[in-house]
Amino acid sequence: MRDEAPRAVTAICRSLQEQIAHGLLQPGGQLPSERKLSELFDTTRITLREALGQLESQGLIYREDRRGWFVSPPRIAYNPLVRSHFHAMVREQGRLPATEVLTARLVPAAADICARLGLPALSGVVQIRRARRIDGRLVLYVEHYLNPSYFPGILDYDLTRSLTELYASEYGIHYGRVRFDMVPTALDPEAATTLRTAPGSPALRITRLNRDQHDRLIDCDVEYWRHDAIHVCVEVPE
Amino acid sequence: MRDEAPRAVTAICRSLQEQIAHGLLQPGGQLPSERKLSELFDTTRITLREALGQLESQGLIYREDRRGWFVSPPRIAYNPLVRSHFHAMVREQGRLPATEVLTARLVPAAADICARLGLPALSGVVQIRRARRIDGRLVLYVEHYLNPSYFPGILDYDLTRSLTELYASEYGIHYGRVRFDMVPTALDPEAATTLRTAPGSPALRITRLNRDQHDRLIDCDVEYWRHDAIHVCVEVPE
DNA sequence: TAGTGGTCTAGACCACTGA
DNA sequence: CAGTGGTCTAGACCACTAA
Repeated sequence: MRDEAPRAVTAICRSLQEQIAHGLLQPGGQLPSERKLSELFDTTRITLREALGQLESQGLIYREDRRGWFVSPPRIAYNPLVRSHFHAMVREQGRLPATEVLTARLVPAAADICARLGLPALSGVVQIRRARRIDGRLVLYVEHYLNPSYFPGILDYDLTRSLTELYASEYGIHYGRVRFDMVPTALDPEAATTLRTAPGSPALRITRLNRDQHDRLIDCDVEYWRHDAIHVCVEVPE
Repeated sequence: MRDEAPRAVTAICRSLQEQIAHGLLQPGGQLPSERKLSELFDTTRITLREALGQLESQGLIYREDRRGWFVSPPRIAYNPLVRSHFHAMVREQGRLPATEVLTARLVPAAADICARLGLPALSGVVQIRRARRIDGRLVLYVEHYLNPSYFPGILDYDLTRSLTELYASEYGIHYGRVRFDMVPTALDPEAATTLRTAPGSPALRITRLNRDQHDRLIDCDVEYWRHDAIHVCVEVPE
């Protein structure tokens, strides 16, 4: 086995893990530059980056494109069985949520969106693309697709708000059955650019298919979460 | 932006993705050696490995330690709300499950296990370590921790079976409430060795805390899944 | 503008796998 | 035993960030 192999990469990981665990590097804090670290550990940048990559996989640190490496803040608990929305969920856990709208418009529906929402071919759908932050950190890229017949004029509202609340207050529509699908994968190029992170960074893709109180398919969305930003909790009753 | 950057890594990824999508590389099939591929794409092994790493993050390919790179088979659907167990779940999806027991013994409980199972300090717990396969591929490393007072003599049974079934048939114990916690992270060194994969490979860690029909905490377990082996489905009723 | 991370080159040695 | 992946060295240039 390689149990006792004192690999350079392993040693660097352990050293940094220890520093973080003991609070010498604060959550959100920035690590020294790669060149400084590789000098410190007496190795090359390639080797050092291998170690950083492993810590990133573990969710201990994350990178911002061309800005450097930072210590990951604690994860947010995400409970699909609890009817909540981003802002409420984040605030309940003592963190600060923020949303920005990237684009919002009527677009021709892609084939897979038609299929999922049960729309005829060549339909139009309302697409809303948003980015969301926790404590200022970009953690989530979402694309929402709404069946336009249920939401006339929705593009005129303030879409930084919770859609859940907007549906309820302006359209009298409430969520009914919801189907979640969660896949550990990498960030989509679009999502990577938006979240200002490296292409191919690990991510959790959550797709939701939402029905209303009359069991009509009203919208679906695709969420790309930074993989170190959440953990998914499910309480199964019985 | 770097949108139009014709990066070598991106080009390699796209090329391999296309080959896989068109079925020229079959699920489970092995890729050519890294040296052959780097020659083919006229680049260095370092660059090629960067591309392979991204495809691994996406869950398109996986590696077996020192054996090479393979195309990932389709993911298994994992539904925490459905009371099932590994063998049934896998078989229902037309795949072939297998289990091997690594170790099974009474051990002093670690502090976090005591806390989770509500055991007094310095208790003994039954620890069962298992590895599980789908269609021959190692995909899951699990550690089970059982409150020994509910399961006298359990170490004498065939532990390659489903514990769920064993609990029911031999002890009259059925699962009641269950709490799941799912975290995208990297494989534990132990898990990486067992699954014969590189340390720091991406993984989904699922921890379960199980109660019985009388709401007593009976066991908990820690599962490390290869991140490309499953997707988690949750149907929320209402 | 200085320094950073992103990307890439061109090698090397080792332990291990599989024929 | 040949070939493989795992690991590491010692550089380089570029685009971008932050001052």
